[in-house]
Amino acid sequence: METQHKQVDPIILSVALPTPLRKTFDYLLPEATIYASLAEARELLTGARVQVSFARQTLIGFIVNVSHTSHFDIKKIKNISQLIDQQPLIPADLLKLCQRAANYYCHPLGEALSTATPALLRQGEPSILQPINSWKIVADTDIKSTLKRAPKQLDLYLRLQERQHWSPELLYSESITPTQLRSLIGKKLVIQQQKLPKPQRSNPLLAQQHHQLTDEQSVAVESINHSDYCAYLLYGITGSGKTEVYLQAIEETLSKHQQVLILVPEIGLTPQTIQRFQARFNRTVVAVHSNLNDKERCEAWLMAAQGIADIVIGTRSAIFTPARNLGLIIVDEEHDQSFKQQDGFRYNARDLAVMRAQQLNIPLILGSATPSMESFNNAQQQRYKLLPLTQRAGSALTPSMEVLDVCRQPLQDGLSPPLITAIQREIEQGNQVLVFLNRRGFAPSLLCHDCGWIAQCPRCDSRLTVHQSPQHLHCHHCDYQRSHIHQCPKCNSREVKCLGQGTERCEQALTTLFPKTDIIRVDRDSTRRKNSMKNILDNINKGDPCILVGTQMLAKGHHFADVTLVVILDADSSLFTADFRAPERFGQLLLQVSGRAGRAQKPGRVIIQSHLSNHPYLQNLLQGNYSNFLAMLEPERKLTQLPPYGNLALIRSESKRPENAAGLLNQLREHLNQSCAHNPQVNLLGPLPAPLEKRNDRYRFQLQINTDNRQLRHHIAALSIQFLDGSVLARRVRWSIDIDPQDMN
DNA sequence: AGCACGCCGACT
DNA sequence: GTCGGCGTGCTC
Repeated sequence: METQHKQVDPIILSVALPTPLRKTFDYLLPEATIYASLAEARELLTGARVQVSFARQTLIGFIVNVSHTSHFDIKKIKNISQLIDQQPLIPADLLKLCQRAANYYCHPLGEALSTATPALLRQGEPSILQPINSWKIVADTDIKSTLKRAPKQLDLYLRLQERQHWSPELLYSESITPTQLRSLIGKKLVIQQQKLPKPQRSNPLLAQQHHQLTDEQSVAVESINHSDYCAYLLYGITGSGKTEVYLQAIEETLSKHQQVLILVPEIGLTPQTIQRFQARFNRTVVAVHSNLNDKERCEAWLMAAQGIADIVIGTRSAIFTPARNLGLIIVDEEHDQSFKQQDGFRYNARDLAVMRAQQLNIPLILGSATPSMESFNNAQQQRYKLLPLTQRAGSALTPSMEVLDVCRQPLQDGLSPPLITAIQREIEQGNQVLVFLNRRGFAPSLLCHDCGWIAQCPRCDSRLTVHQSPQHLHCHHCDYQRSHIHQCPKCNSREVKCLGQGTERCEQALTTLFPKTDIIRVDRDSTRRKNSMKNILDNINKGDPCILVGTQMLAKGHHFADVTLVVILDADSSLFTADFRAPERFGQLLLQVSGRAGRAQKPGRVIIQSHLSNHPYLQNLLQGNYSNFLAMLEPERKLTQLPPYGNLALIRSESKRPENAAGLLNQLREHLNQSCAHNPQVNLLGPLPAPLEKRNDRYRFQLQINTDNRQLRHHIAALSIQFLDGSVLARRVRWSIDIDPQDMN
């Protein structure tokens, strides 16, 4: 039936735009007649992109609602300038997740949708998968003579020969760049083809066989219910084989023709990780990592959206990857801080994973050897199902841990004599040693020995870190850099000394002590160049005796089969941080680092250097029972009503003028005092200066909201935003609200 | 946020 | 005389 003779009601689109304004904007759709009904229009338009004029700019936004009415004056509503998609780009379930997330984190929906979408799509690129390249090897029986003048090319050819066809992902996982193939393509030894990505459903055969499961692993695998929502906390000590449990759960999901989404910490997404999943399943694995360019990122997103990718593995932002038929979400190392975005849209991907799994009614696995107190508590409260793995799989032995009391010991660049002896012994036996020191640079401060002057950052309330190669002073908070200072600017003395230890200094000291041994430093500075991390890891995995010196980077996710001794140099510094989560983090880090030792046949040993060898936290951790450690932290959290026993929100402000930053929060505090006066459930703390009051020439303050009730916190957060949005002072102050803050700085 | 408008100070 | 500092208003 034709409907065009009827007077059609105008179609009004609510559009979420990338602006900090916390509302949607209504526009008219001129070609309303092409839709048979409002329901059909809604179906085809919700989640589609539109281009609109907005104030004096042209923006691209997402349609989030379709109706015949508007709260806005209908005469003032503009037409959209262009409808970009003929069908939703953001599928309904993902849109709903973004809406719930925007609401929970009190963030404008338009900006939330922007973080959920690859840059190219945000800019209006058509949502079409471009044909992708693949490479086919041309057989040459006499390749050795064909390429006898080109050993590198021959080498590459022989590597490529192992598989006949190569996809971009496969090349990436083998660290081959398409550019490297150019010469082989020129010689017609490799043919580059273009084809549309196509699902590889045909062959579910596993390339690799299952491992023999331990009893605990079997119990875990069998407990996972694949037909309904449930959050599982897979609590497995390092080496207990969490990955094997993931793999078997994934296999089950794939066999039902459903997709799997795997979130890993920022640092954990290496070619090896990707390869592991590719080797096990003959399926399309798509990785979303920070080295992707805009085009690759867009491609991965679309492949997942169209159901071409069976497995999506990515970091934080991958939680927003669309999927046609998602059947399982896995969050590996769920305690890791990198799942929380620290600026802009401050979401926690782990918590959104729970939300998404709930919404889709699918299982979710949160895995960690050292779960966060939040997740552990959720398991205790039966909100999550606990799947413990307490035994190391295979023959690997649990490392022994000991504290080395360094009080009154003569320290050589932070190393005590017994420690040096211990390192020496391991090296002599042909083993590898890992020295963990969570400070990069040469020394954390520069001090005048004559007058006590200390090199400060001119922009921050912090000290400058001394770096040796190249020699300069560097602020790790604002990136300020300057040349080294050899003469005290206050008293002109030349007795300027480096104070404290960083990884560079430790590396130098060890080089002097063990001149014949390879010392390999692993920190942000030594791995800055592309591929240098991979080179370092390859070098370590050769298994030759060496000493690794490094920061956090070494603690996470890597397997060093030949490391038999792990040394923690500066245990004390992390014990005294203001953040209430510092002890929890310390415990997690300590156990994660120790988990690097003795993973293969060789037994591992962990030595913790400390001036506080009797500290109860340390003593507790020595027993190697993380649950006991968490139990020890519980009472204080309960008493202070901090997470997981309370709900936090943090309102931050910063300005070049301290009185503005503090003033705004003072006004807010007063406002809140009035509107939720004397509510004993609400605890307001502050405004207080932030732990680093001045940073990058801005003065920072914060107001902490703590309640025993989530709804109440949301209510107060909403009140605060309402106040701040209407405040004139707020125009001159940068402010932000952080729901469930992870880092209180 | 972006962008434009409007109003005062020190420069070619 | 103008260039440009930033205060203020607006966005369907």
